[in-house]
Amino acid sequence: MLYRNIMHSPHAPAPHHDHDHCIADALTRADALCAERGARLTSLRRRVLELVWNSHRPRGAYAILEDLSQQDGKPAAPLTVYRALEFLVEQGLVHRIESLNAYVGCAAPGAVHSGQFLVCAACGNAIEIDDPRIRSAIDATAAEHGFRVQRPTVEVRGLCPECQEKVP
Amino acid sequence: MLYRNIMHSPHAPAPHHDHDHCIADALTRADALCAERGARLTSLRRRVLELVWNSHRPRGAYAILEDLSQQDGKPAAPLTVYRALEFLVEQGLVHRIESLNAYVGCAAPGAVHSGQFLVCAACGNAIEIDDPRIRSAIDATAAEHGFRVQRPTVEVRGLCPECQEKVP
DNA sequence: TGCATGATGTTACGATATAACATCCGTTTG
DNA sequence: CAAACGGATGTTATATCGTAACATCATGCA
Repeated sequence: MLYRNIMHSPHAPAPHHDHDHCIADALTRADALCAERGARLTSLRRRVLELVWNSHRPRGAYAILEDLSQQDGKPAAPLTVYRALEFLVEQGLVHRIESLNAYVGCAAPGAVHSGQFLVCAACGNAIEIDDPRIRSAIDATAAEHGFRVQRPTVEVRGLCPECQEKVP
Repeated sequence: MLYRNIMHSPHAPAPHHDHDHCIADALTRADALCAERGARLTSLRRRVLELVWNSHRPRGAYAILEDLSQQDGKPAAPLTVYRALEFLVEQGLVHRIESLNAYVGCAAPGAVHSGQFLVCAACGNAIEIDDPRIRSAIDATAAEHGFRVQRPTVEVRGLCPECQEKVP
């Protein structure tokens, strides 16, 4: 039932899905979006985006930095990566997972969504969701408190279906 | 006597509420809860809790560390504070605000609640809420994804009513 | 061509957090 | 009481995450 939906959702990939295709898709969408917006997806930024998409697990800035350094054969500076990530986050191509100090590729860039994640404590995968019930509940309670919402952050730590089976 | 920020929060509605009373209440509740549980609220842990409650704004571990060092006249080590905070968070006396890497006193320790905050980008106050609609929306969407919830984190960045008036 | 602007490089540093191991101190137990 | 035990705290060092300030490069455009 719903489990199957997960398996076929781009947000929660099957364990052995074609991840090269995932990456290629993400880059293609990013190219299109940036062209449309007149944003400059430079070579460096594109490379960083590709490294973020290296897995569906949020990755730390320094992990990406290492990859970048290894590719180039010489060490890159942290700022190099942080600046690229800042651009990517601004463009909605990448999300920052606050509770992990890490970054993950956005599953649906361009679409309006509010940064909601199911983060598996075991495998580290971050499943991006966009549940209007959560969003509207947040908007409602904020309104009741006279609070003006700018950026809602929802990060649910727990166990994904696969990891529940492994460690019940 | 330490300097204290007197901030407006739903738990202290008046802009110039009696914050000493806030702190005293928090400590009393902490004493009772820990006694009830057989948890050891040692002198150090109690002092750290008091320093967290110094304002209604989330405070960084190193800010607390400085206060502690100043009180003692000699520098304390980071671990001293981190270990105390770890205990306090475990006991539900303090919450960690992930998006700020900071800690704030729990408004209703002992009660079941799920860590939801309205964080003002201007004044820095963190208003703790416990909206069952948010929680049940999270539970529902998690269930639909076959995800087992361990710890939901909801941190809504925005502007509190007072700061909206100041900077509209 | 040369300027304006944004992107990237370089160096240094600040902020946040933990590892590994030693010591203290209250409680239990012989 | 003393010895053993275990949790709390102290000490030192280091890992991890993030930014400031300023220089240089690249790209598009007048």
